Amino acid sequence: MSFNQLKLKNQLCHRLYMASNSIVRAYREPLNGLNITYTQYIVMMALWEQDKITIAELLEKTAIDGGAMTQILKKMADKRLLEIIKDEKDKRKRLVQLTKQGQALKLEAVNIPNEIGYKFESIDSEQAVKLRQLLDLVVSDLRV
Amino acid sequence: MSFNQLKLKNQLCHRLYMASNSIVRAYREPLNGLNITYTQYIVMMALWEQDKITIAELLEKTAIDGGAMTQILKKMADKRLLEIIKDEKDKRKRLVQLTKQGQALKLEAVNIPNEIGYKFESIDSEQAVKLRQLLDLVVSDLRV
DNA sequence: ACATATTAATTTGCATGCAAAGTATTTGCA
DNA sequence: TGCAAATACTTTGCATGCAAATTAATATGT
Repeated sequence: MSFNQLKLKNQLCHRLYMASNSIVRAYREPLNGLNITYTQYIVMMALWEQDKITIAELLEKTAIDGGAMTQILKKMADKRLLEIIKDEKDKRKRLVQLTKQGQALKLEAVNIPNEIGYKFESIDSEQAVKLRQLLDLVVSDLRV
Repeated sequence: MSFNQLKLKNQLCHRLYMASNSIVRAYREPLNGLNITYTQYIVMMALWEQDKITIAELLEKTAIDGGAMTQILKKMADKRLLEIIKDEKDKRKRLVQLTKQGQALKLEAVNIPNEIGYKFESIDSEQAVKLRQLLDLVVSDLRV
């Protein structure tokens, strides 16, 4: 009930806001080399893990907004990174499938996690695990 | 160097992305009552803490994008939450000052941190402190 | 003093995130 | 069988985040 909780320096949420923006900004330059944005990179990672999945599955894996996803996939298809295929069994669904070019991009991306990782000078791997766990709690607690 | 690092479930950054989006989404409803967005709420918190500061200082405190800030302040001025005043000493600068209405909004906002806090069922205050510390490391490591 | 560099903001163009409304399809049930 | 409800997406309108270009004003060095 205290006004102290309204101070920015006490706010977990503002930290999260800053940290997330910082990360996206940090990825921008490495990803420029691949000609994709951070959000598109998330889509690629999901597809490198499991290809030819429905848009709904992609939304589930990536947690990207559905409305944005439509636009993003369209752009990525324009760039010939992937193709959007109709599911003949259920015509409501669409399958997303990487092109050869999209698959090949994985080789160019393999060092990006390290490029970013090197920047975390003051976070060792144990702390990274801890942070990941705590963030998972945040996400699951806020999940409706 | 491993492809395993490209898996979404191993990615600290994707966690951060999801957590940050979750938080902003969680604030949306409580803030609807105050008729402000999360970003505008950050501006308000900064000004409740210290009023009549320059836009540059506000940018520093909030870590909001400068380009966005111009637009945001314009909207908030339209809503009569604050006023943008010219600094007579240095005509490049502008000062942001809360209106009575903007100051009064603090009373309506005082419970919002708790409303959000209650949602974190599985994070105790010790873990929250730890998370905050780790996020600060992320931000400082990524600071240019 | 004067030209140049720097600082403070604004503007612009592009990429999302989000909620809400709209469009097909498919499911479920009476 | 037939129709309402649920699904899977798409579209739309608004609010940012970010980089780059622009404008206005002040600080600096010679």
